Amino acid sequence: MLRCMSPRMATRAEKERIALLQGTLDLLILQTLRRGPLHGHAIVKEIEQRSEAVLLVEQGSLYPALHRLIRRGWIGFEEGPSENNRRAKYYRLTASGKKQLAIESGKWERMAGAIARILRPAEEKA
Amino acid sequence: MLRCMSPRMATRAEKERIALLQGTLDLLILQTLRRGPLHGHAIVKEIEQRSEAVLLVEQGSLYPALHRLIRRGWIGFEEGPSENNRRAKYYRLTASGKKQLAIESGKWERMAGAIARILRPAEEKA
DNA sequence: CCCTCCACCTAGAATGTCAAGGTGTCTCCG
DNA sequence: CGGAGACACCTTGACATTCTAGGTGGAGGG
Repeated sequence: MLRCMSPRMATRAEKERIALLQGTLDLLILQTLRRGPLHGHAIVKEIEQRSEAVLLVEQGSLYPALHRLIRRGWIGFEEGPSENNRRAKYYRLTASGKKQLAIESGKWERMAGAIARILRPAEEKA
Repeated sequence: MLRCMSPRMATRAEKERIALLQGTLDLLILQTLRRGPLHGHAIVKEIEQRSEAVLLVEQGSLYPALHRLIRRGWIGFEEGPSENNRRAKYYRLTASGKKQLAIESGKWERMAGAIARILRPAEEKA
């Protein structure tokens, strides 16, 4: 299958795409599902949109992640037609997924805070 | 070699150690070296201290990372005695390492900002 | 002299992401 | 009606990074 994609698709992804930090995808997905069930394609677009096109999730990352989350019991899904009348799986948070989301986002906060402390030594004076 | 370590060593690392986000270690090392040359052991302690014991770098992660950074020309080292009169390698930033640090920390900022936007939908109302 | 801490290192497993490819269906447009 | 393109699902294999679990040798204290 040809590599060439429609020209306007390339616009934002083009300029040096930033790889996702390994370990953050689960958090992003859980958080995105917090507002209600979504299918895979919609999750990607949500994340892209809300991150202002900084976070671009590949399908090859997304689906393994979704299946991982299912295996761990943090999300479930049910089939149903999409807004465009296509077959789709709507993924939704389970109760334990909500707990996990809290844990993960706590971890993220601590982590990001710690890195921020290291990155900003300038203002260390009281 | 026995697994048992001195009891007080376990205190902070014990309670659910958080894995480093993959890809952040280079940034942390570069930033830590920004203030001057340090040897490996000191880098670990710097990071631990300044992160308030949130970020704990394993030696098995540190040394591969240091060698990686050397290969890429971002740091160099010279041998010399440590404060404790032991053989040590003092790693220091190169010019291109400084540039890389700027790049990496820019990437981090964008990334962390994007994730923060996703994590905080609550205050989306103007 | 033995033990511990320091300071260096490596090999192998585990993990997660990405690049690249593949299926089928729906809709629009010529 | 036929093709193009978006939508929505998926998998495989390569890759990079971190962690676990070891290993060396020397300094200093008891």
